[in-house]
Amino acid sequence: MSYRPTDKTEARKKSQHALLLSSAIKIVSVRGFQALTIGALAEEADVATGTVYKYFDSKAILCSEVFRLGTEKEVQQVQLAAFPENSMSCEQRLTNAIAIFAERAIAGYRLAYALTSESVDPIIEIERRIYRQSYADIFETLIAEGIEQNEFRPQDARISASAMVGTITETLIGPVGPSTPSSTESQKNKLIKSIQQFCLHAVMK
Amino acid sequence: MSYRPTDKTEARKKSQHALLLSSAIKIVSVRGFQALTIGALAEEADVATGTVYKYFDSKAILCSEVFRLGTEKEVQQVQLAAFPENSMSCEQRLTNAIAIFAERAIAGYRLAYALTSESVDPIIEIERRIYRQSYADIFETLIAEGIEQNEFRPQDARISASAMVGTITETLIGPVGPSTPSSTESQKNKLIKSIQQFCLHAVMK
DNA sequence: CAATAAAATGAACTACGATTCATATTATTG
DNA sequence: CAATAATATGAATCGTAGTTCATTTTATTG
Repeated sequence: MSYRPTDKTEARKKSQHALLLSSAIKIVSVRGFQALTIGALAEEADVATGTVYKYFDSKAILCSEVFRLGTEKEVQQVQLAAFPENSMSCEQRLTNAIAIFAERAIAGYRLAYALTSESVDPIIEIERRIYRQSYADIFETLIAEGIEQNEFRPQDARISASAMVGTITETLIGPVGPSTPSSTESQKNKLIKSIQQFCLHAVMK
Repeated sequence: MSYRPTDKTEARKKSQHALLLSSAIKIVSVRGFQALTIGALAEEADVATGTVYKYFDSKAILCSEVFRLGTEKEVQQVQLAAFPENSMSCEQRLTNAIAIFAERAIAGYRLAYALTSESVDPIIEIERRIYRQSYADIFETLIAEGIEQNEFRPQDARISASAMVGTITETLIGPVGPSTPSSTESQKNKLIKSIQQFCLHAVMK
């Protein structure tokens, strides 16, 4: 006779799934996707390799979920900054959105690098495109609104939005590489200011 | 008694080396770095796998050379556009440099994707950073000159330069992905115009 | 042409990491 | 507690791709 599926069963299943995911995020945050092997994950989560497959049918699926988990909150924060409750100028909102994007990427540097730039297998590459696109979508909507409002110059909002995503990731990740960001608070602020200036000038009249 | 090293020997060595490199470029141009295995290369060049190792000590070295070969001419062309013989305004030169960069990337789309964005192993990732940096260096010098000349607004030339590299690669590669570019001549021109506009506005007063 | 250096061959070896599965452990039901 | 469902285990398997090397082929010298 089979067990009843509810009760602890479900709870434990979810908790194990969550444990594995957070262990995976931990590995990626410290050593990148490169280090995320089933073996390493099993060790980190203190389970056997086979157990991982009870919760994720394949490594590709695991990676997707890691990607989504690492990504969701980030995008949401930028979304909030771009479209806040109280009204603000598009210029101000764009400035804020860039700041949030950049600050969070700097704070969680290694993870941000893994999510935006680290070489990964093609399956994750697709997820990454979606990820970048969701940032681009936010910017695009905001830029379109700014054009509408006559705050920004007429332009292809779609392209300007992609350009900003490229600008932010390249300026943050590019020069520093997978090593530590190692910069003072004031250096960070200066960097973010420069990025904001660049993007703002690019879209403004 | 050992052979004399000059004569045909050297010539053949070089020609085989070149054959292997061009075969490798061909593979990468069509199917990306992902498809560049020693086996595939040997088949493409019509030699045995072991032969490849007579010309390249390791796959990493092979990849580096492929990368350099695929890259050198590109960077050089942008350099020429940015610093031509006859004098031009910085604005004009920047416009031209962006056009060259973009046009060439679109023309050799799959290769450009492989060189700028395809996931590759960490060894090549380092080469890639150098590659992107060499573009950024060109832009940086040009932007600095523009600031000096009072053509461009005061700004951190280093960051604006990285921003442009990010902008160009993300707008060209990003939305299209590893699939075919499949766009008409006029669409391409519009895309390039938009990128130029974005970058110019970003740096100008 | 004989002797031998150089180059080419490709099967075998190696390394690594994903995945499987027979077995063991743990949990639930009556 | 006995029966058995659910879960966990981890050694073994599989697949892929880089690398090696004993052997063969080709080229050069005298």
